[in-house]
Amino acid sequence: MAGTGRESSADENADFGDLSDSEFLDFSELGDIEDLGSQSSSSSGNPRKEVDPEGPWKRKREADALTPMERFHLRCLWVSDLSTQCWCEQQMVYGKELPDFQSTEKAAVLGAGASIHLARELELHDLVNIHTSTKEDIWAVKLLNVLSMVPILQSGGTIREFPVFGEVEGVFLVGVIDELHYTSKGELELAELKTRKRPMMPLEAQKEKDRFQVSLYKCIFDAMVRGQVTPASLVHHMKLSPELLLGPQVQSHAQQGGFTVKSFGELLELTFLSLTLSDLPVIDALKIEYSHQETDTVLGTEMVVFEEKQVRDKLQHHLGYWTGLREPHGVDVKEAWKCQMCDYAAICEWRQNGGMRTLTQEEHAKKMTK
DNA sequence: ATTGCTGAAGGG
Repeated sequence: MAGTGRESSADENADFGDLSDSEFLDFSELGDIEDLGSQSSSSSGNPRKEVDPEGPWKRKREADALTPMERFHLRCLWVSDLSTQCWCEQQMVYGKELPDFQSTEKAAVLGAGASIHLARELELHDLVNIHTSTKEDIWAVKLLNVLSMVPILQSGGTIREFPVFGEVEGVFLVGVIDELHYTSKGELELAELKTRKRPMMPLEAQKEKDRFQVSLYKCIFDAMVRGQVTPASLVHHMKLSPELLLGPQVQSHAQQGGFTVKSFGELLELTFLSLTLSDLPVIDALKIEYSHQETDTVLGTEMVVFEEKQVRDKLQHHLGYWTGLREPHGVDVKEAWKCQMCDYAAICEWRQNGGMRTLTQEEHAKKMTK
């Protein structure tokens, strides 16, 4: 089911190249959006955005008028972006602006984590590549993954890479839950695996970011099973066309799963019914497991207490940047240590403009008035 | 379309 590979990234999956597109796997993802892939990867380090046919003035003015959601052409936000934002908002912004900037060391650690996650996913299901040619097809594959996993969950099984999506605090969020299973007490538990380069538990700042991430997953998942994520909401936010016919590979994959659908809207309605009529519980427990990449040793486990008010307040604060209510902020001076391992430290405006100094001045001023 | 455009997470 939950597919990952695009055809164009087959080299990354070379280790698993012998896996069969078996019947197990009910559905999987994705297609060959080759033009997209080559667009983003061909600009190796050299931004084409410096070309400025309109001249700098106009462009600058336009950029100022746009919210970041508009400027980055976003219809939704990713949970992973919000959790990166929790680490350092300014760094997250640089990541969006200069995506090819990151160091190879960092990429290697991320890659190691990604391949461990892929191996675990493959323990539970195979992946199948499905050709997609429209955004409706891409969403259809996601919906088919949901449709294939709901019955497993309903019968007490374990699932990995469950797609979640829905409006929270006015913005459409999209993410993928690592694992859902039931505990011995019969509680539905979300399990998030975090692999680490060094064999030690993370600092508090890292844990806080991870807690925020899994808490967001719970918000979205719960909204989905409660029927609060409606077909109309998805269609509206993602600007999809329900009447559009699904591509042949998507239709045939749906058929293999027992769903006869022709249009995107039919599949969407079916998924909504499955989510809301299967009597799935909301998530009862949130668990994060930290493990050492090289030795696969568990370093420790954190149970997260879900505090809805705090999570929603924090989300609202983060969204303030995205919706243009406020400028991006870098880290506070207390957390300047984060800059030591940041790929953007050398070009960071927050640091250059003394954003941290400004903060301490503000704090100082506060003190004086007391 | 004076526009179009998006795999999420990956770890510190």
